[in-house]
Amino acid sequence: MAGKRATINDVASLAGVSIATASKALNGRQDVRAATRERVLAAAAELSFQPNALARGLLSGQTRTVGLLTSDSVGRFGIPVLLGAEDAFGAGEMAVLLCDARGDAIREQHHLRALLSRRVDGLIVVGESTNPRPSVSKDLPVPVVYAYGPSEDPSDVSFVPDDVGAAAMAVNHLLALGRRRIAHVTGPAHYKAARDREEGLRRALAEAGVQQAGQTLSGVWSQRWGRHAAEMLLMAEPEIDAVFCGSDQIAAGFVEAVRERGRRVPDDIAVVGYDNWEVLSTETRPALTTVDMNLEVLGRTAAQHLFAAIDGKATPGVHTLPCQLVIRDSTSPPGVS
Amino acid sequence: MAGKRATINDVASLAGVSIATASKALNGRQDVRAATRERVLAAAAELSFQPNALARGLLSGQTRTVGLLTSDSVGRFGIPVLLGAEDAFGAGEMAVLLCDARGDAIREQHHLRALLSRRVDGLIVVGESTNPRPSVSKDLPVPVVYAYGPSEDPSDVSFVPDDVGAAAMAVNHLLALGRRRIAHVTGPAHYKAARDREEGLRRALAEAGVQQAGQTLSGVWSQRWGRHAAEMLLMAEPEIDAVFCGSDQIAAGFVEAVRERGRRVPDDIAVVGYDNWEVLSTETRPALTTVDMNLEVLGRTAAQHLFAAIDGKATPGVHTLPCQLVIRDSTSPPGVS
DNA sequence: CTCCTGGACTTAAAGGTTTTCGGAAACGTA
DNA sequence: TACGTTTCCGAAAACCTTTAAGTCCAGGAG
Repeated sequence: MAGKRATINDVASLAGVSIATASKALNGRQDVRAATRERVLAAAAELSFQPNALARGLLSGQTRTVGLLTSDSVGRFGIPVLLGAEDAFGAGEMAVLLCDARGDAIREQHHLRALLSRRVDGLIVVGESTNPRPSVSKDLPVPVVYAYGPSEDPSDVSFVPDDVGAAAMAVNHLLALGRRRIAHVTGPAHYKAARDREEGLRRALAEAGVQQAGQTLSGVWSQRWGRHAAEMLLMAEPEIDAVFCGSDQIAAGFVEAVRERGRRVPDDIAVVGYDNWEVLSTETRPALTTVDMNLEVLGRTAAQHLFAAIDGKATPGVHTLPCQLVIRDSTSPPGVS
Repeated sequence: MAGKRATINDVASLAGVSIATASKALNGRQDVRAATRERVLAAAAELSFQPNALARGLLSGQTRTVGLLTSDSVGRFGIPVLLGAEDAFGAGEMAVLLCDARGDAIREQHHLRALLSRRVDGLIVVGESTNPRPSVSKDLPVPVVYAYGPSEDPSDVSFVPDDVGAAAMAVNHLLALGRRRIAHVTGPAHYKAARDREEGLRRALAEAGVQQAGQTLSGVWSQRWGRHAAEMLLMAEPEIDAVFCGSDQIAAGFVEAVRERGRRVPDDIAVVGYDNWEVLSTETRPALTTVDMNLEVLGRTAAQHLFAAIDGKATPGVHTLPCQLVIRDSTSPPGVS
């Protein structure tokens, strides 16, 4: 820990100029002779001067800092969004103030005040699920962008993955492989994600004129449930040739149970997961075809739109971003692999 | 987005007092009559006044903000540490500026400058592995605490999990169950974590006068390697009755392969994992006994010690924090479960 | 010679808050 | 009345930087 930090005053004294000249020299402005600029720069380097962002922010009204308010950082989904956002900011000169409300509205309000008091230029709110969440933006002096979990208020700016479209894409992939007895195993119905993905399935099947094999099985987002569902399904609908699972956890459990029963994936039953959670999707046997929600892209996009909003060009509404089908061995056509 | 923000000046005018009095009233200082304080507080509430932290910080030299510098947020380990730290700070009035260097020294230097320029009160550096990393603290004007990945410089303050002790604890648990043919499957030897855990195993075995079953098998941190190692081990050392795995990923693969070969866990072979990564450890069959490194506690502890360092009471050295053995069914004694 | 132009630099204000110190009023005592 | 004490409040400085406005001087044009 070194001593007191150098101010522009020290730099100016050392260079033998006024602080105004020092400031201009350091900021690359005109009106300063080359030789003088040299002297100032040398002085700054010698003192390892770093401009005080507080003073600068106080004057300019811009802190080049944004707040990242998350409801549940532990969740699988907040992190990639956060990273994408941090990535977009890091490219410039922005910094990110991170706050985790732990799903508590009081704590969220508290953090909000703290962020506002620190004069952040903008705010990203990232949800723990795609369920719409109460707006936080009423009468806020800074722009807000919602990522993953959209705001209930449609005049806010929200970015969400296109779960419906992605599910349809996944099911179309199964249909293209010639599968016609397609079942669906997913998580709790109070998750909008579960409902949206089922909706996508329904649309794709309807468009192809194919009946869903059995009822949608709603459980929880776990391997255990995936295994259990597989056992039920193999009993109740033994003729199924494909399953679309609402998450990779479910899919991982599903393929495990199928394998154990002596049925083959993908030859007998093709399986598609969701999330592309690599610790699961690439480590099952066979590796899972799955939907990647491109969450880092989503986070980055949200950050970029926050920039735009800070510059006054907001884009209200709920924007859905495309997902991507990652094809692996759990849906290989017969003969391949 | 509302209009201009209220300053203490506006509050003072509205309350009919000077800004000095307003400041005193708002900060709960003496020297202000109860009635006057009421007026000021009412005015502040009406204008929804929030003190400008920049101005305050400029004056006091304290920003009540710390920097969190991580090398690899995506990693399994940085996140809980980060959460623990955020937790410790959130309890007070601290805020966290998050920076991810993506393992790039240049970028780290860049972020460091940005944080210093923003006048953070302190810094937490969290590593992506327990391998010691270059110190960042030379001649920094603020205190630094390292979490998970310690600094190479022993005069810095570092907090790391007690891998050696935890491994010994895990192996002692196996020994207490009567197991005597204990094998070890772990990750790449260039990870200090792998070497430390093996060291713990060795100590526990030596103390009990028991020989390790076969050589330590070093591979990668994946289920695939765990399965592969299990197959090798069941061939080469068919009489083993326990395995200590260097990670839950390896252990998950291991129990899967063992189960598939028709051997029973824990009756024939007891298995202990490492990390308590719940998506794996609680979802295998049987659920894994595993080491929990208490990373959130570690993060919280690091944050608390950073506070102490900010207050001038630093505690140099590498501090190892105890881990915890979470006992589940993969090591149940015969007859139980 | 005077006036103007432009370059190079300095002065001073502004931004919002806290804090120190001094001032004023009210009251009691001599 | 003169003086001291207490209580409450206000003026102003300080934190550090940027920038608008001003100063000074040299040199060129009229």
